[in-house]
Amino acid sequence: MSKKVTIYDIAREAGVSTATVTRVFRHDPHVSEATRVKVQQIIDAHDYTPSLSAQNLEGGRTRTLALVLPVVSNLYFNRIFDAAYWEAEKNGCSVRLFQTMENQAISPEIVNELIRCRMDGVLFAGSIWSADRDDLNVALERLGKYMPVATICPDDVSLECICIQSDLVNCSRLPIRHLHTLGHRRIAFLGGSMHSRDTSRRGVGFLEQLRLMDLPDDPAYHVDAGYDMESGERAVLRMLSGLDRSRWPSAIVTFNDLVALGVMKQLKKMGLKLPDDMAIIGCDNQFFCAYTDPSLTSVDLHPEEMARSAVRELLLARESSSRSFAMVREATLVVRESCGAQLGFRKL
Amino acid sequence: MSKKVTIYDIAREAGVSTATVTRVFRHDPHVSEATRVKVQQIIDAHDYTPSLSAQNLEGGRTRTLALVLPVVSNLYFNRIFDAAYWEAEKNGCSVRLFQTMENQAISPEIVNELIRCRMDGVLFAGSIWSADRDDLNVALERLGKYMPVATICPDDVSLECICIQSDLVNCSRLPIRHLHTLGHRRIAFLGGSMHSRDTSRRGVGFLEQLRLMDLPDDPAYHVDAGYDMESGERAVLRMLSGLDRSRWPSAIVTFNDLVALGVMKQLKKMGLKLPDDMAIIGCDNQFFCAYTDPSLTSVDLHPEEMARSAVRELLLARESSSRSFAMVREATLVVRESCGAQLGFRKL
DNA sequence: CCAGGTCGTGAAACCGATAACATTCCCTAA
DNA sequence: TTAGGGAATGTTATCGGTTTCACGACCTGG
Repeated sequence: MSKKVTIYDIAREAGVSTATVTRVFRHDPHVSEATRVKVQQIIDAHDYTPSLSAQNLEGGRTRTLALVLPVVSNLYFNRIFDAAYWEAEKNGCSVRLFQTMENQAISPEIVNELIRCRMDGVLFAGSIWSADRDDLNVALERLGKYMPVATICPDDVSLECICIQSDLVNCSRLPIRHLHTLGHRRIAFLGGSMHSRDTSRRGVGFLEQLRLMDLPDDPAYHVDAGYDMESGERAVLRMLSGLDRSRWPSAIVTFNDLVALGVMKQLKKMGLKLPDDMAIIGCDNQFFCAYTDPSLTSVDLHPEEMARSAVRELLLARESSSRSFAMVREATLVVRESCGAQLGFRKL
Repeated sequence: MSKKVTIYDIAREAGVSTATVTRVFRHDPHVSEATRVKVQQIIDAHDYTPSLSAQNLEGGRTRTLALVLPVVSNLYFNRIFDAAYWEAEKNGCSVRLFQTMENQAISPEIVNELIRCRMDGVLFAGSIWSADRDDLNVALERLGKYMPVATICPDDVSLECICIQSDLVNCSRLPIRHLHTLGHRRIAFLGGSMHSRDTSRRGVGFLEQLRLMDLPDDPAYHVDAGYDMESGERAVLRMLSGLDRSRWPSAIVTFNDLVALGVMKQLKKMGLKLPDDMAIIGCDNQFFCAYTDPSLTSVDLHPEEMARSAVRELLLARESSSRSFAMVREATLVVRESCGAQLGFRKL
């Protein structure tokens, strides 16, 4: 690597002070044309660019937001990251990603790291779903002393931060109502892990909806099914093989589209015709939903919009000192073939 | 935000010099136990963490690698990012992502930004596929003056950097050979855009393989099909409707699994049974391949391994001054239902 | 008894920028 | 003629650390 050229080198060679070099860079009008040209030439000749580290140190900010989530390779978080990235970019900021893996609690190590990096703000997505509420609030409060904090989370209980909530009410209500309209009465929920606040809230919301519509809330219709395809396959097999065929549900709602993918594979393996023998509704409206066979009806929580809102609020919070804030982006249902909507009403 | 506490605050309060505080932090043995304890107490009491910006400035390095790619939400790049992230993490480094979108050339702006950030190394994946070779080498050479450069790219022509090559030879050979073994003779390729070096090389490689095996290399069997599902749908429709049914291929190889998804949807819409009426082989071995109907045979280029190798070599290159390096990770074929392997040999 | 070494610690330079403040120069109006 | 003002530029403190080097205290061996 070649010796790095600094602002001092430029200043010396141009016969001016470093202040003037900075002015040229900043397009400060208080520089004579002659000086500007001369300095610019030296800058160009040396391919000089001011060091970001030095600027950060001097400026006391990094123009970088942290995004903490379990894994980016998960499609849902993927979309959050992408949206946050561009929203930050639009505002001259960058996003630094922290992956916590299966560890869904917010560890002291990661808090330390965030502080060390002097981020301009931090957005938590998913990585706090299973954290103990008290631990979580302690961690958020500590972080809050150093930077604005935002979360994309399922909680309706307000945390001490910018809180962008998933619309879990409609996430349960929309598919059930739609299936009900289509004539379904026995509806099952295959979802997540009961260790996660998100999932358990979804499970609770699901049961509430069933009762609200006077539908059977058989506990056998509510199975712990993880988050991925393999889990979906196993869960649906477990559920159905434990039930007399007469008690089988006529429709299944899943925690997400990956689980739905597994469920569909397993059902086909069992010789069922979809959606005639079983209706399916997933969640997240992933890119592949239009390309499954049958195409998959799915709830869209609009993670991109939540991420963009969170980033905007974080950037705003750098200036103002408003600490707390909450909003919900309403979920929507995207109807495709897997729920049997095309088949019209029917009695089961 | 609370006033930031610096090393000076700690030093003053502990009645020592900043040098000693640093020593305590670094677990330098040349500190008396009494001093160590006293300083550590003050550090803990104030929740002090040294500023990364200051450390970076002083140290002259950032312990951060740049990863430049078109979009992370693309599943292929997604996996590259994830693998690079953990490999860097394992070595005490972080990865900063730069997305170039559709702009596959390497712009001077991004080069400037990389230099400004004083990255410890940069890995290009995909974002350079369509760049003009000369422009590319100029940019890489300029960057090379500041940091080690690596690429994950389809080129067999050695670039002036660490060059991790995709195994495009086998990427063409494996599916064709497999299909040939199964009895297929008329094999089509739906792939990418001819503006990309990667795609055009794959197209060329495909034709070469066909000729090598004495199979018809009808130009009608080679269609520009973009990179996503919609493109796949349209491309296969365009290809088949332009051909008399007697000249239809019996198998289709696609640029990637997304295109394959679109192709399968379109073929089903046309009433074909898969894989009986048409065999399909995709590329990338994405997570959903086992869950399509029929499940999708696919080539795996092992992007994760390539990313990990690239990161390792970049980190190594920080120390040594070895500039150029090349390696290939051999591609493999993952056989599932869509190619009809289960159906045994047949004559078409 | 003293040269020489080790240990713990502090002073100060340095990393590469920015920005507040100071200075110089020149022009204009009283 | 000169005070005053503005434009162009320089001086210097500062951001928050790390590191080199020097120094004093204490110990040890000749």
